[in-house]
Amino acid sequence: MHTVLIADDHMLIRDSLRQLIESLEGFTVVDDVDNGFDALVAIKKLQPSLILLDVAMPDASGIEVVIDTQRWSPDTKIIIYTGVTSGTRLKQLLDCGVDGLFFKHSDTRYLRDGINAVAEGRTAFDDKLADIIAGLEAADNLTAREKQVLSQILSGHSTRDIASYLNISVKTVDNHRTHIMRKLGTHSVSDLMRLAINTGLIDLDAP
Amino acid sequence: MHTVLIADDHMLIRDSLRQLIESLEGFTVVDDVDNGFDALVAIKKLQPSLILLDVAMPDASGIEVVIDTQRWSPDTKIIIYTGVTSGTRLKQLLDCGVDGLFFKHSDTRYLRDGINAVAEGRTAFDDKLADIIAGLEAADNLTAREKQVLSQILSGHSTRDIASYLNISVKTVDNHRTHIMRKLGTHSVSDLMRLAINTGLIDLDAP
DNA sequence: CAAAAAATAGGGTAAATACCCTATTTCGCG
DNA sequence: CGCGAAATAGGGTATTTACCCTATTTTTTG
Repeated sequence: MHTVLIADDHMLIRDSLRQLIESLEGFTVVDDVDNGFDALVAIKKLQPSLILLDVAMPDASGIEVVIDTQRWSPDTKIIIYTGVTSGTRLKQLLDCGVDGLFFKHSDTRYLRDGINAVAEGRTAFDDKLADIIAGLEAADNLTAREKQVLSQILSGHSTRDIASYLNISVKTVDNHRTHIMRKLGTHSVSDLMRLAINTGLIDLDAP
Repeated sequence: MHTVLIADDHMLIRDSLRQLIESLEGFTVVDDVDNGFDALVAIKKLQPSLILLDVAMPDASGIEVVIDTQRWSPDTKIIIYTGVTSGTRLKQLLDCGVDGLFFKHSDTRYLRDGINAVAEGRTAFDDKLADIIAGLEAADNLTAREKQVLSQILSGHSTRDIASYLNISVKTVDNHRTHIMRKLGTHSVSDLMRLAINTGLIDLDAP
């Protein structure tokens, strides 16, 4: 039996995904959550065989959840299910090595097939993804940790808050900040914000 | 019997809304569409008693659909169901006189109640809407100069740059910053940025 | 395994920020 | 006219950033 965790901030979607998954042979939904933080807690505790993850969620973005999942529950397969089609953001997820990615726009049949494929150890990606990635210039030399810190900065957290959240020293976060700024050619938080908005790194519809 | 048309570009949402509505007493879904153009065609032809409308759709935006609906099918009640929380857009919709507005983040129970309310001729709005509108109005309380300074801050300029640009003292700009922060209830540039994004003070569609 | 890269953490410093306060001038409006 | 709001400007301070540096421990990788 494959155990599945659903993470999406829209209740309607969570309920629908639950129905969809439990209609499949050999799958059971063990939990569903509406934010990134709860997702991480649930993943560490339940170690599900598969998570269905929205990119745009409060508290911890999809990418943070992916990275932490790979760290704390390395056998868990990850499928992204998203309405976002911003290339940069999606490419980051691919670079992190997610096992599947589907768009909410697409027919749910593709998602259904994808869930089965990923559960069997294969990868499965929406057909539209190739086109999106093809039109992208990969200006993404940030390390995973740096991306995580950047995401926190963009969420409005101070260096101290981030250090506390990640359980590392303020000085370490400060170093990450410096490296991020250098790599992205920015010199202030507002520079970072604008770059993030323009490249779609930031989720504009986050509540 | 209330006839309902569903317009949303996500198939999963369309299906879920259809289920939700048909579980209600006295409602039937007459059609569902995934873009604004098809929505208008269907509305003119079917003259449904109620439409459930996403703001962000291909071909014709939510606001266009609302205006044309009121013109060609004036008895049709309109409920917006959206993931977008950008203030200015939402305010436009309110100003157009939609009958209800709910967020995809919220519990579906509110939507269910809202559909019943609107079908009975009342209006129904998500509780969170009040906060967003409040943010907009708070921004409206800024003086002309403060708005000008805010705009510069959001464009990524430092206090010194702004002072130089406006030919005033750094200290004056600093005072304006303090007043802006106080009026908007924010405490950092990133707070300001996020508020600006959420209320639509920043044009998110700028390429 | 050895080299390279990343993550960790600390010592510094100059600048910028987020507030507190008072005080002057300017200008529209009842 | 005069009141009050707005804009101007400065004093002061605690905190935060941005960035320089070295250095150790992991992790990754050839």
